[in-house]
Amino acid sequence: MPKTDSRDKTGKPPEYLAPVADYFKVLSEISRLQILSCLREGAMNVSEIGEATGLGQANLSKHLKMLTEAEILSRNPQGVAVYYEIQDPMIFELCELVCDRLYQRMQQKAEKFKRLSAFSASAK
Amino acid sequence: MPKTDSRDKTGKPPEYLAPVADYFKVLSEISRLQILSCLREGAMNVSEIGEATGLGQANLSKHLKMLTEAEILSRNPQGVAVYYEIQDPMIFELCELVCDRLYQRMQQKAEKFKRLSAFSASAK
DNA sequence: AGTTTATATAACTATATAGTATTCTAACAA
DNA sequence: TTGTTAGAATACTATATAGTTATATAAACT
Repeated sequence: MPKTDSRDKTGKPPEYLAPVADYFKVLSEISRLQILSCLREGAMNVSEIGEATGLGQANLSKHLKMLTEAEILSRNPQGVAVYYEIQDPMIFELCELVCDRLYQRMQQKAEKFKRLSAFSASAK
Repeated sequence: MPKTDSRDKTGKPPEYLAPVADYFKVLSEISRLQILSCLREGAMNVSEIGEATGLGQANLSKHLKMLTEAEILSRNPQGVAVYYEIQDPMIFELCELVCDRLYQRMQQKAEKFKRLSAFSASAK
């Protein structure tokens, strides 16, 4: 079986899932979500992002590089400063979908707890 | 500044991004995407998933646990076998959004290449 | 030229986790 | 009971990466 094109029982080689996994991986760190969150308001340079997020300079620089290589941010040097901005707003769709779902779940659990907990006033 | 509720300049404490990051992290591994992919057709037990994906038993078991704890899969023991199935189809929405976008980008790059490459027949 | 400032890069450490080998548990069968 | 099979849990290794410190580059100003 060739390693470069192995297939599972669906006939789809799992390597083709790698770009998808990599994309999700970029969104799977708090620091990067923080960066994206503060760029919702518009372009910012590195220093500004650093102030807003509290991330260290070198660390921030690495995260910005990752986000840029994933084509989520665009990089725009202006003199000595470098401005970054959201290039693909789809990430916010993704984040909203996940956020909303997590919120739904919490609410469902709260309601279930209210209905079933022995000492609730509403458990008549 | 309290560590349990630090705030960036937006006034939003970054800890609240953790559940979102964790959710994306679950989707950021090829093996887990493989599992989800083959469960699209319906419930399967662990052995079947193992055969379909080629993942080792212990490894597979860990991934299934993660996916279940993330409430993406549901776990249903039937005798000695344990069946897993998709509990939250939202993941497929997420994957489709990402897949479609990655495809779009590839196509755009291909077109750009065609338009700009020096030796293209269509570069008249 | 030299100096300062903004960002990037390199080297390093510490932690997290994917994969594997092994052991454990529980259901069913003989 | 004993044996067998399916799945989970534990222990371990190897790799990846987040964060940090230190250094490099490059633009703007003296």
